[in-house]
Amino acid sequence: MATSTEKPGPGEVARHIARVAARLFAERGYDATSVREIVEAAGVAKPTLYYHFQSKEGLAKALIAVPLGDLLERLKQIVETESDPVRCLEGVLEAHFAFCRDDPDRSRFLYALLFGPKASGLGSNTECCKVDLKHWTEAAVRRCVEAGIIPSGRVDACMTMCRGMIVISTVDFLYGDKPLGEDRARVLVADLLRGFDARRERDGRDSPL
Amino acid sequence: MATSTEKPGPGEVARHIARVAARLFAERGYDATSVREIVEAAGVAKPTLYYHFQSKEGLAKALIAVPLGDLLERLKQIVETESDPVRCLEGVLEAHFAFCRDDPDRSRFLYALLFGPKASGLGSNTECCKVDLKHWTEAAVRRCVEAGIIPSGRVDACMTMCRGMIVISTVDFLYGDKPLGEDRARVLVADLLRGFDARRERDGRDSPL
DNA sequence: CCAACAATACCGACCGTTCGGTAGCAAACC
DNA sequence: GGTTTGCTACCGAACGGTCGGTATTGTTGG
Repeated sequence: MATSTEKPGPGEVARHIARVAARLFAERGYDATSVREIVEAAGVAKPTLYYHFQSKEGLAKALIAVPLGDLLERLKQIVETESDPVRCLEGVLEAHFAFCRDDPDRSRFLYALLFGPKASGLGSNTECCKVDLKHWTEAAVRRCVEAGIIPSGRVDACMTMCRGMIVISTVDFLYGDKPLGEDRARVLVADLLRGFDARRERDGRDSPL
Repeated sequence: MATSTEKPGPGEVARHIARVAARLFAERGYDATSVREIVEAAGVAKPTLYYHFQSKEGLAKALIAVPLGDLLERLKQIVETESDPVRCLEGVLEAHFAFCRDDPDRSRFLYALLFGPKASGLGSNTECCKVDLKHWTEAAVRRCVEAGIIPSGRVDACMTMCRGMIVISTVDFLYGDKPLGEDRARVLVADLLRGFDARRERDGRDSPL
């Protein structure tokens, strides 16, 4: 393997192939990236890729299935264990942001799938995950409704805002070189709750937050 | 041409090919859609497509360049002629929504490009448009800042919210069968300015809006 | 006469995948 | 202790197919 001078440990070749594939899928897209390009960039032969992943599609699925499952588990844990509703909503946003910081190339690849065509080979795989991701965001918003922080008639509007904050913050981080600091979630939720009307603020009547 | 019983007028074959291509690009993605599939679905011969569009890439660019140019012109017009700052921001959102209502397939294709890989064949074409789209949104937000409606220190946060509202509303319309009524922009801007903190509202001190 | 189409065939390049194989190593057997 | 066997992890070469695109020849309505 051209890029390592030591004998790799068990599974390291597979992980190396996966990392290179994530980067190329993020840069060019799944369909526009050939197996030839992946194996050349990884410094292995084609049969090696097929030995580990069975197919090109199997490789792509391996890249996203496990991490997405982990994210969903994390979101479920936050919604079900955080007792303060506002912190719960902050935690959901932060879990998304941590997912992106953890592996930006994987996140670029995943975002392209989430916003791309549904009939493509990989499109249907992300559909159920998208529903689940939305579900946990809504669960966090409903925690705030139950606590009387957000009016019950404004769940859909609040959902739109929250999902929008997640998407734009991550896209600006992935493609726009904007930072995604660990206080970002807290600041955004505070902004959301308090609104942007400066005329109200001049009355000196801010939110109790 | 298999799909029309009348002889088409001048340019109609080109428009027909373009519509069919937009639908297939929206459904499957640009790279996963072959020229053979496009001409078969359109009921024309391959040389006909090349007669009108020079290349597959030329066809794809034709699908988005003119409409995007029109959208940018429309946004510029709104920001430069609407005198009320809040209506200006509403107008910017509504222009995006009208663009989506006008041709959902083209919008699905465009959104996949905007959120997809930058190094792909079409990725670089949307980069400068994305910058321009963002510019006009920011211009509308700054109109509100100049009018004292939004605090000057919160432009970035407000931008994130506005872009998020645009993206989620259009994605829900394109893929989620949510409505995108003509009052949607007004309602979202009102929601944004007023915030979501119900505890504040119980004090009976809403925004003057 | 020519723009705007068509059918048919074909091109070089590349696609995802499989074939038939080798190298290194550990365990079992004599 | 040496040989044989079996396994894992890789390989070069090639398969059967599709890709985007072009060439040739033809038709037809304005």
